[in-house]
Amino acid sequence: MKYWLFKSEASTWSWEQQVAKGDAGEEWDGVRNYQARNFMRQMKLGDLGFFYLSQKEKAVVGIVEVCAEAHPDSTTDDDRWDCVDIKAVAPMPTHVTLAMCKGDDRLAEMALIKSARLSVQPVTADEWQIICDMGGYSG
DNA sequence: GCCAACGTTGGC
DNA sequence: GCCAACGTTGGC
Repeated sequence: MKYWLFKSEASTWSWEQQVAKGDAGEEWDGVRNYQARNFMRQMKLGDLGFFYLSQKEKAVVGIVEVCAEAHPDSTTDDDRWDCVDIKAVAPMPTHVTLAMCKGDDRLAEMALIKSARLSVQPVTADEWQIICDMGGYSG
């Protein structure tokens, strides 16, 4: 099982909208970046991810799970672009902000910090645990 | 609102 | 295949 981070802007796709989709989940569509797409192609059913909001919140606000593996992005006819479906699992009890991550030396190598613009990122098991601890999420 | 970082495009 | 120009993202 692997861990990931999905980045969104609240004005485009909020955590509330994600939760409203329930267990059926929703396509993580609109990604037009090869690196991000390649990560989505590696995802397996049951993989977990952080739901991160850029811009205003700049924080991990929830936990999501991959509920459909990579398939064509329905928002384009361009067959280069695939996406997965994700569903909300639980809110992060305490939002883990970017500042909190930057303040922890153990997270210095995180893609979130080193590759700020990448919209879908891998998260190591160690990073996952550290952030869950900071957010008060125990699975 | 600014600007640095970075991915993409297009001319050669 | 290189690289300059350009557009977009996202933190501040």
